[in-house]
This record gives sequence, structure tokens and C-alpha cells, in this order.
Amino acid sequence: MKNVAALAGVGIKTVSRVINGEPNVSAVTTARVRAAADSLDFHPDLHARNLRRADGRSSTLGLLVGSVGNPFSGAMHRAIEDLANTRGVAVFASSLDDDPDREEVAVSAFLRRRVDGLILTTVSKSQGYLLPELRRGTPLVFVDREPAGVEADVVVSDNAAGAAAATRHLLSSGHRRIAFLGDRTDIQTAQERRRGFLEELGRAGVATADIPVITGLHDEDAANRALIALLESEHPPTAVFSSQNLITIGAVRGLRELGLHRTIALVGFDDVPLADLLEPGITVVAQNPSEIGRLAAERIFARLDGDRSAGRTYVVPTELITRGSGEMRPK
Amino acid sequence: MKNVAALAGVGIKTVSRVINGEPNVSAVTTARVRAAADSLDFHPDLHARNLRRADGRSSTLGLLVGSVGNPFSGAMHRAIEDLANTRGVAVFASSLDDDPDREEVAVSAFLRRRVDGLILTTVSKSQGYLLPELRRGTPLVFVDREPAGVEADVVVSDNAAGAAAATRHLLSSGHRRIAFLGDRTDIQTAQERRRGFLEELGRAGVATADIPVITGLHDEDAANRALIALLESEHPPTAVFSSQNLITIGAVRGLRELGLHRTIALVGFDDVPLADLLEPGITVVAQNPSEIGRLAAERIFARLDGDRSAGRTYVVPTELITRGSGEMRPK
DNA sequence: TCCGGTTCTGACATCGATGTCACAGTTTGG
DNA sequence: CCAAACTGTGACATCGATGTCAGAACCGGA
Repeated sequence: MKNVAALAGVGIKTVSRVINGEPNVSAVTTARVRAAADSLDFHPDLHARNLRRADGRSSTLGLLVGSVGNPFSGAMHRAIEDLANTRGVAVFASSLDDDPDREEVAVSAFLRRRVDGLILTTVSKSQGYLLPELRRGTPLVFVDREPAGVEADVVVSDNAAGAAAATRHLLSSGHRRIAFLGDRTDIQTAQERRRGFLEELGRAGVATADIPVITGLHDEDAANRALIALLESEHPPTAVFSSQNLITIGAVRGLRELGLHRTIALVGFDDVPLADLLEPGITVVAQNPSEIGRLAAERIFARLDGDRSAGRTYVVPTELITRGSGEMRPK
Repeated sequence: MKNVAALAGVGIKTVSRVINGEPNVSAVTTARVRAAADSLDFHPDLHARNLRRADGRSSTLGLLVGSVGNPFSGAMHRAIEDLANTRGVAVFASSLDDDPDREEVAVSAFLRRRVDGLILTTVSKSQGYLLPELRRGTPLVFVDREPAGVEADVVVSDNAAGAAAATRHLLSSGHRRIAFLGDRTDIQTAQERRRGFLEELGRAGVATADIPVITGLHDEDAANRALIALLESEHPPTAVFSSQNLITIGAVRGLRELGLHRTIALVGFDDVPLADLLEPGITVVAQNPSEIGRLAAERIFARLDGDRSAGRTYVVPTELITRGSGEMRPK
């Protein structure tokens, strides 16, 4: 900026005025400054500006997700970006791989960069470490999973209700022996989905004692192996509820390997790409990651705009999409 | 930092020394400063540091992709993030939706934030506007598509060779009338793939005059409709080469709608999730987005570490994965 | 005891911008 | 015609950190 000022033969403050469109600069001066800035390819330093500015905003958001490589996170990220873009806010994203140790490190990296707000998919046991930051006024929104030990805005899918709907769907086709394939139990949504599943069975009067409930599956392979073992056991289920997309894919592979994909019913939680082109198509309870992202960003910006209301939980509904795999009746 | 210094009863420079692990601070003072910093939940301001620091690095990278919601970009993003993480560098990502107007705006937003390097998927006609930045020493890596008017590192898939391999594969099954479904011709990779396709036909001595070459398809729907029109025409092709993943999906849907998915051969460029579970499985020429991302990040950091060699183009090989759809012979 | 060399520490300028304020020159209104 | 108000401009402090430098306290050796 100093260089621009020197080249234009004006004071740096006048350059600042031109760059920021402040009034009271003559047309001639403005033109001279513009020309100088262009010829030097000048881009104002947002961080330096932020340092002095009254509101101290960095026009930056931090996003913590499972992995930026996963479609659910990607869709959320995109929705957040779209809203942030309209305000000139840039988004940092960081992948956690559901590893609690990385959570606090990643948050700290964002805080050091003075993000205006944080949108996070929780992994660790407690988010108490965020309390000082919350008190400092940094808007916080938890997405996909509910936090522990912090009161803030939360945007989640209706996990229990979605799981219940999936279960009800299988029950209504006459299934009674429905296997549950679940993710690691330290993941909050995994618990919720299991709860929804079991409660729905309870409501239907199905004894849950000998229902196969398998948890701790965190990838395709584990799900695949678990399902095969189950189907080869003495009392195989007639239907399967796979409570996460990778698990669903693992389950589909397992069913195909045993040639049972037209025999055993399957409903998955979370949509899977191309699920409609498989034979049979995979029936799923779909989440709405774009809507989750959009809402989260909306909350952040509302807080930045001065909303001081108490933290609220926003529940985004899930949708049962029937495609064939979930409508087969028990043999 | 001033507050920490006051609370610990030392000068701010001493706090700076403790935070940065500089030598010559007594154990007692260090402990006092640490305690004060903890009790105030102090996070040093990276931007302020960056302002004064000799190297002027912001520990930040800018990434421009098609869309953070698309799996190809996601995989690339993830690989870049993983490498960046090992150096404490955070990554900004921005989606362009292949819209040239957004490119320069997004780059400018990154430049204002003083990113240490830029990794970009080019959309606009010319990247000449980046020359001043390049001269200034900001490392630039172009990924997926080659730039125009700028000499820098480039990491791309072997588009022409991949397309040629796909074409060869179809030719070897006896197909002669192979349709080409392509993306917008202003996208550089789309051109390359078309070139690879046509050249391979030429090498095989197939007259390209009456080969259906359709371009300008940018989404599933357009591809779907184009293929259906083609198959219902007077001289339908016996095989299809769909040169991009959304086009492949649209083509698969088209074939199914007409009941021709076991009759017309199909090879796609770019892998598609769950392609192996379809019937028939989709034969594709797969790219390696993780490797592209990894290489790009590696180049950026090499430049930051002082590599001054001339810009080079790195070509990441593609891989033909046969799954059924590409191995059907013409009827 | 005194000297030179460490070790520890803080005052101050600085990075690139903005906020405040003072000041000169130009209008405007009575 | 002069005071008041407005317009256009730049000097300087400031944001939160680090780099420089100088000074105080302490050390060991002659």
C-alpha cells in the first residue's frame, strides 16, 4: 500500500480510502490511485486490515468434518461455502477421520487464525474446551452430532426418527428378525440410530433379546465381514438395517457375495450414490447434508449479525426412499 | 498477548519467547507465562505474527476446484490437506462450478488472504492475470487442467492416453461405431479426451466421418437425453465412450431406460462409486485424484522450500478397470 | 576484586492496514 | 464580505505479534 501511495504521489490513507470506497476523495486522485494500484497488481492485505478494524472480523470460517473426501461432508461444505461466498467469507476445512485427538488440535489451528465462527462435527467426548471461546463470543454451531458440555446451536438429522422409520418399514413388510449393523458406539449419531431402531422394535412388541445388534463397524470391510458371519450363523436375520453409508455398501457386497441380495431385505441409513441403479435398488433413509450445511451457516451468520438468543437444536428431517431392497418380504 | 504479559508480570517479548520456544527464558518465568496463557485461554494470532515475520508466510494454501461437493475434488482436497497438515498449513477451498467469471474473483480472495501457494483447477480462457503473482514468487500449481499463458507446475491425468485406452478397449471387442459423449469444449480436459478418442480411431483405421461425437454435455440429464436420441436414431452406435463421470451416469440411466444396458457397450472416463455393483459393472478409465492432490501439494511445498527449477508437467496415469459394460461385443 | 562473557529481560520500531484528528482550501448563507 | 460548514488530504497512533538492541544480573577466571 505504501508503494501504491508513493507511485500515486499521495498519502497511504488516501489509498486506503480509494480501496475501500470511502467518500471525500476527488475524482482525479481516485483515478491516479486506481492506476497505481493496478500497475503494481496490488491486493490489500485482509489480515492487516482485520488487525486494526473495529469489529475484528477475519471474514473466515472454520469447518471440521469427518473427511473432506466424503460425500456427506462435501455436500455440507458446499452449502456452507455458498452462503459464505455471498458475504465474502472464506472457509477453512479440516478432516478429523473421527479421531478425537485431532479435534482439539484442529480447533486450535482455526482459533489461531481468528476465524469468525466454527462449524464442527464433534468427535471427542466433551467439547468443554470450547467454553472460553464461546464466552469470548465466537459463534459455534455443531453439525451432525450433538456436543457434550456446551450450549450452542446444533443442527442434526433426525437420527432416531429416521432409524425408527427404516425399522417400521421393514416391520411392515413382515420382518421380525432384523439385524442392526452399527458404527462405533462412541459416535453420537450411531447411538441415536441404534436407539431409534430398538425403540421401534419395542413399540411393535418385538422382543429385542435375540435381535442381532452389531456395533463397532467403521468401514465397508468390517460391515461386509460382520454381515456374512451373521448370515452364515444358525439363525440368520431376514432383514438388515445398516445404519451408515459405508456399512450399507459393505452390506450390499456381503449380500451379493452370498447371492442373497434378492432374498434378504436391506434398508440403509444415509443415501448412497447410484443406489437407484443397483438391482434391487437400495432403500434408504436419506439425510439432507446440504440443508444441514445451509442451516449451520445461517446460524453462524445470524450470530455474527447480533443474534443473542439461547442455543437451539435444529432437526433436519430424513426421508425414506424406497427402491426395492427394503420391500422384500421374509421367505 | 499483552494481557498474558500483564498477568504474568513480564514484558510481551518474554511471552512471545515462551510461546515460540525461544531459548534464554528461565524456568520460573516460563512456568509463570504458561500458567497465565492457559488461564486466559490464549491463542497467538497467526496473522499478526505473519505480518512481522521475516519469511512472511501465512501457513495457508488456496485450493480452487470444480466443487468441494464433488468426489473427485474431495479426494484431491483430502490428499492436499493431509500433506499440508504435516506442516501446520491450513487449506482454503473454493468451488467454481466451471464458471470462468468466478475464477479471478476467487483467486483474488485468496491473494488478499496472503496464501502461501495456490492449487487451481483452471476454468477461464487464460491465466495471464496470474503472472504478476507468479513473478512475486507465489508458488502456483495447476491441477487437472493445463493453464494457458502461464508457465508453472502442472499435474494432470493422462487424458488423451486414457481416452485412447478406453477406445482401444472397445475397438478390440469388435466395435466400430462408437459414440463419444463429451463435456463442454471450453474445458481443456474434455478436448484432450476427445482428441485421444479420435486419434485412436484414426490409428485403427476407422473413418471418423460418421462417428457420432456429441459435446457440450455438462450434467447427467443432458447426457441422458443425448444418448437416448442417439440410440433412437437411424444408425445407433454399438458402443459408447462417456468421457466424464456425470455423463457416464447419465448414459447408464439412458441405456437402462431403453433396456439396452446389456446390449450396448459402455466405457466411462473417471470412476464412479459403486460402479462394480451394477449389472453389468461399469468399465471405466479411472483417474487418481488423491495422487494428483498429493503431487500438487508436494510441488507447492518444494517451491516454498526453495526449489527454483522451471515449471514441469506431471502426468498421472489412468487405469482401465474392466467390469463388464465395456466387454460386450457388438450384435 | 575486577573483567569479560553468558543468560535473562524488556523497550521500542516494525509489519500493512484503518481510525482519529488536524488542517488547508472551497462553498455556502446571511 | 466573513463566519460556518464542508471537502479533500495526510500525519500519526494503533491492532498483535516479532526482530533488534541494549541493559541488568550473574558467572567464572586471573
